[in-house]
Amino acid sequence: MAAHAQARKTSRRRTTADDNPAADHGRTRRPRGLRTRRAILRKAVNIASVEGLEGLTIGRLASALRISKSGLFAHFGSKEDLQCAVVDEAREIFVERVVRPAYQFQGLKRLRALCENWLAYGEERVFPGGCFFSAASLEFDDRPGRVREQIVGLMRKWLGNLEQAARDAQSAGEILKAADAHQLAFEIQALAMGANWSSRLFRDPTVFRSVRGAILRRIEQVTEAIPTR
Amino acid sequence: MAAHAQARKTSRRRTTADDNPAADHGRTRRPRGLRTRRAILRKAVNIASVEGLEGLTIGRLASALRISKSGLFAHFGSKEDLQCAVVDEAREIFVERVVRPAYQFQGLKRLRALCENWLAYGEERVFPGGCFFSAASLEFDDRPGRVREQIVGLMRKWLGNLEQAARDAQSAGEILKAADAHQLAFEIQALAMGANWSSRLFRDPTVFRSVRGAILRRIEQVTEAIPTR
DNA sequence: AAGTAGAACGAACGATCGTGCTATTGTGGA
DNA sequence: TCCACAATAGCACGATCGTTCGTTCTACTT
Repeated sequence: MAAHAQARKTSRRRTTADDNPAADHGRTRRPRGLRTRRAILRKAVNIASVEGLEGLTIGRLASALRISKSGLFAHFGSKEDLQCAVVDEAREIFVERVVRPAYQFQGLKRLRALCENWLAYGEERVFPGGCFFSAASLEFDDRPGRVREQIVGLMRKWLGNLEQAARDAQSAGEILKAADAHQLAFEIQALAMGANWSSRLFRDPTVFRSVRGAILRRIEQVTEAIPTR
Repeated sequence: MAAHAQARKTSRRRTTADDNPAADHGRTRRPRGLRTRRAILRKAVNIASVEGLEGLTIGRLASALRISKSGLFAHFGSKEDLQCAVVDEAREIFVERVVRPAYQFQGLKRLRALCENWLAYGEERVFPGGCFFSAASLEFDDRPGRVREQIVGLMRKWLGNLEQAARDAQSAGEILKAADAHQLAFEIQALAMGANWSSRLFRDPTVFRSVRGAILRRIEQVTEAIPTR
């Protein structure tokens, strides 16, 4: 019961390039073990997308990488730190795959690209266990802590991206002014998560086709009667 | 590695009233420990809706009920059996709360009642951790086994209920014949799960209001232009 | 009142969990 | 070339996991 507090005692490591500025004068001079860290996180993300963030175990992860448990553990101060790092690694992959490519477009085109990229991201199994964040959201929605807060932040930001793209499209006159951008963003997200859910649970990848149609129709509702083609 | 086969060896119990017919001549003459079993499952469903079906632990469950671990364990042959029983208990609650009350109506009214009851079920926190099946679906979509199959079956049946109600409404002329009942059912389910997701992750119960509107609008799309009011 | 079957218990098992120490290895800068 | 230190390994810890076993308690039948 007691004796559970104070755990972040020996969080050594991570004193490499941040508090010692001007040490990294080259370009990709990453201090050796950062490569290992990335390799760990790469594998960890894949495992976690299948087994869940809590089901991801340090022992299993270490043996999957043929690395000692303690050697792996030293890269992170605690399991919670590891989970946070895993979430952030997943975020990076997601941004690179879904968000960034859409930002070469503006307004309605950007909104459509965000949707299209998300569907491709789901369909192509970027994470072997399906959408990492859908799973993590539902796993951690009742678990207070830093991991939960991080996921909440990411999801807010993602929904904000969708909503802002819709608003920009409104400003550009591509979407009806009367439309509710917040609501539109939510419904798109719900349909996308539904696609992920159905494809994973029923092992039916064809659902992405019909959800693509559903999302496009939903967008059409707020663009129709606007002559801007 | 080896020595993992044969586990269902001592599955004693469950030889109470089934293979010995005519033993239960009274009415509620439930053989003593069935009451305990129900009490266990009741608590287990609540814990599992928060911690997940895998996070539900026999030890924690036992101590939450002030019961010995082994005494509890004897009611089920294995953890997998327990999980299956928990899923079925949740199904019973769900059916009683959402499905059954809607079946006093027909066609479009039934469809609307299914949606309305689901939203109330989510909003009123029938399970303290939110929709049990949303969480269980995403937790087990990558875990082969009996639990997964059971969840898949339940979800198919639920979607089938929605779809059939829509079809009946079509036969009754309440919904456009051209509408895709299967697609409609899916989109309703996606929106509902989205409501659950958002309400749990963002701790925002007001989302049920807007999702209610979204579902009603979606249904209106396939009913409008039909004079049957 | 004795007999009996089922329900619950206590203790223990091997495994694995997250975490902490200490020692060994490897490597980049002098 | 050697040194300092980062990176990794080894080992052990207390706790808890699912599971098993033998015993005790309870309640019903005869």
